[in-house]
Amino acid sequence: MPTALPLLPRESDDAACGRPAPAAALSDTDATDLARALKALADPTRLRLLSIVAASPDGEACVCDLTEPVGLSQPTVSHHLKVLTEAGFLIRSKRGTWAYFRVVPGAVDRIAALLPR
Amino acid sequence: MPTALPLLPRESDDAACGRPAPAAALSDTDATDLARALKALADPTRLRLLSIVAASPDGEACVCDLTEPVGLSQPTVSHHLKVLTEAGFLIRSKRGTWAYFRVVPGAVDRIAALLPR
DNA sequence: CGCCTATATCGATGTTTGTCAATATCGATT
DNA sequence: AATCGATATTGACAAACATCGATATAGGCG
Repeated sequence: MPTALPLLPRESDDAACGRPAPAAALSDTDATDLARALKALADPTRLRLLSIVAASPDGEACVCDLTEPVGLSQPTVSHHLKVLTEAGFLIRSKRGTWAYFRVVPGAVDRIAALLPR
Repeated sequence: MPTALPLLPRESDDAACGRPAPAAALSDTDATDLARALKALADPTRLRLLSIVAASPDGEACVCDLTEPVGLSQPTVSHHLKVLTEAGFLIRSKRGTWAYFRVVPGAVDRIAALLPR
């Protein structure tokens, strides 16, 4: 071990003019929460689903619209949509037999803003 | 398994004045690549490691400095650092017996910029 | 050389995860 | 009520993953 290295969230210099900007280290619970949200995003199918819903003309899409583009079974798509919804990235509204999904505005951005830099 | 998959990126309206901004859906390979990068981030331990390195006074930290803060065994920490390095978020430089890790500038931001909104 | 220290790799293990087929639920329509 | 169509849930299974102990590698130092 080179030096002592206390390793606690530091904020000794508030306006240091160096480039990388010294942010404080994530707390244990913050890291856990962030990881949980990122896990919901860290799947190619879910990213595609999210982007398809985001790119939909009316801002929403139903399961029947999403099954074919991703090329997976209906239960699997339903499962992924549930994961994204429970993580707060989508909202579900059922109209008749169909379930429509919309992107929660700003949800992804809020998570992205928490990433260490 | 990846079937035909039409789903072409749409760009019907380039400057629609609605609010949510209509971005094109992610391609299959883009989604896979993004998911791979996000998987590297989507772990509480790796997020903590990354943030600790980022918050380190000299912008770098060695494994011996990182083992204790995250409370895991040395092989486990070494493994997580390898994952982060192979994903392009950290760079490793060995000096003597020690391996120092630095954050790759802008790497996280580039990934964050690819997220669907 | 021989030892110590720091890090990486290996092998094993328990857990999580993505997927599907089968089935259940629930609304609409006849 | 009987049925159909869209979606959700369940159960099962294989693959991926996080973790550890043991071991290997390799640099520094006596």
